[in-house]
Amino acid sequence: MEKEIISKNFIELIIEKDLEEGKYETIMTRFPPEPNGYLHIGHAKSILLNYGLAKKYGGKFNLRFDDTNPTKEKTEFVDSIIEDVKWLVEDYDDRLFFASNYFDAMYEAAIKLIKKGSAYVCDLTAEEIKQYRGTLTEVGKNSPYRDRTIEENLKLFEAMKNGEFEDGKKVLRAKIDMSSPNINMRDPVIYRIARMSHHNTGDKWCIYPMYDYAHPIEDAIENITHSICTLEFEDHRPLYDWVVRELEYEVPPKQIEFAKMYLTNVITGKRYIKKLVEENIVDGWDDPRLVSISALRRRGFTSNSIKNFMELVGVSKSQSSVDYAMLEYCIREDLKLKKSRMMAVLDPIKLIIDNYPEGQVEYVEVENNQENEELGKRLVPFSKELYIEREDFMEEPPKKYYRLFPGNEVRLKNAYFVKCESFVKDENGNIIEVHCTYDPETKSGSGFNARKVKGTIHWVSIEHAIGAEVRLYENIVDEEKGVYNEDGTLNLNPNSLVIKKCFVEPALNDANKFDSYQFLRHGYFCVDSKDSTPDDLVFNRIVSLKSSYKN
RNA sequence: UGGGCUAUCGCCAAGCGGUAAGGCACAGGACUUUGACUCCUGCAGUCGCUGGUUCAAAUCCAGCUAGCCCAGCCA
Repeated sequence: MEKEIISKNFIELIIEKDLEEGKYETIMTRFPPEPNGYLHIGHAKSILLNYGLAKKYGGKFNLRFDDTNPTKEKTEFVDSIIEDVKWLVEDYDDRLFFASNYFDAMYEAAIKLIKKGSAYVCDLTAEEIKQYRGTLTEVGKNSPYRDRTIEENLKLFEAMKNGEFEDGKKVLRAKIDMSSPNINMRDPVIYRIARMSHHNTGDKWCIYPMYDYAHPIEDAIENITHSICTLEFEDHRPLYDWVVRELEYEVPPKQIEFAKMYLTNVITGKRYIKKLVEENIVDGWDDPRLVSISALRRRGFTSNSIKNFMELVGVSKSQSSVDYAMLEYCIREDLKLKKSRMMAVLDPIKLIIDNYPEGQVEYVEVENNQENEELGKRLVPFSKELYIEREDFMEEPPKKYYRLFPGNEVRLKNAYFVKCESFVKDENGNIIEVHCTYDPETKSGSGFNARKVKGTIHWVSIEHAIGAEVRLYENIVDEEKGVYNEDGTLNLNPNSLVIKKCFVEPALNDANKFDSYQFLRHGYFCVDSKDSTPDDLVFNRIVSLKSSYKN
């Protein structure tokens, strides 16, 4: 797919200006997740943005776990995050870091702040700190502990580290300005006492640094030049800059904010996804109806399609909600020329070719993808009794219907013209068999052009077909009624997953796991990487084709 | 007058004082061994609103309006 990105985004402009002015030598970016859940499509934007920037400007990209709050963090999540980042960034070169490895440096930095008189130990309770902080419209007031001596602060902070105080009894605060209109600057807490076991450092520490203090230090230690985060941190930038300045880093990292990406009609809220998982409405965090990275991967999205999607979406500072159709476009576009086009009948009825010899089998040669010869050819068995799609036959066709109906002739894809002669109904009036005759002269590739047909349909030989299961995914929420009900609950779509038995070409019996195909007129399908076994093929629909047939 | 940010087509998004790129979606047409794909064509007299500066404003200035974010010892 040719993507012509004619314009640069605002972050690229900033970086180029910084480079021109000689502010930085090598560009360093990072993706700093807290390991407290699974990554979703929104994180993918941040990963790909940061990685893409580093790559574009010859710099480096770090994956750094921002693991400063052990209560929410688990190694299960760090493992899944690493897996997802590696999948998304194919040449990710293992630059893996943990904020928790910098706890010593952060502690030393705190001592430096105390010595400069820029931080103090405060004995106020959490509730009191909140009251002293003031409100959005009223300034705060100074803590009575604000003017402790440096010596006292040093002694107290060390005692905090040594576990001499109970959890929550004391905090270390930055001494900034209690009357700042920016609440983040009203002497923010930078260290807290909390006895919790850390997945990396175990019980070594009983004091843990807060995000606003830790993050700029992490960036500075890793020589991050551009620390890219989302819009809600704009108000924190003055504090970020304060920390960097007070600690006197010679090459200060710079925080840049961009707008989070939202996708229409999908659930990205952890609270909601958790509920769906817990109530077994979906089958885990990687259920293909979700937009977690692992779900998209299992569903059959390629990392390349997600990359292209992010380039298409762009980067800006205005809150936006991207149409899901754009993601679908990207995966269609990515697979179109790369994957074989196979025949699968999802809703079968029998088609019997009355004048075709009983017991005869012909192997017809088929191009795997007519638009890409490199994909080669395969042989598909053809015989007297076939399955065709129920919707490809109509007893009484509407206008402009040019598939099969009594008296009409169509092409069986890659095989012969067949003419419908009759059909059989069961006692309930349902059509169970269609009978036709074929014209041997019309075989595909024979060059026959004495007459033309308007319609071509796909088929599969009953004797040779493989039974498989297909899962057709729709949105998990009801788009028509809106995602959320008035009471805040999700408006679930009862038909978000439809499971069907279908028949596929025998070639698909050899389907490799993770592989995907275009099923003619049904869209793109992926062999389910989780549920499929060689004896039991399960296909997930990635995206359906557009259909402009209207009746 | 708490502070910060945002506002260009249904959805993204360029534009950075010289007369509204592009993509998705949508609509029409051509082509077709699937109605897909491909290819054409159409789709903002106007840039949240109101004033001002200018020969010239989406772009500069002023005032307004709307939306989002902030009062964790979360990130």
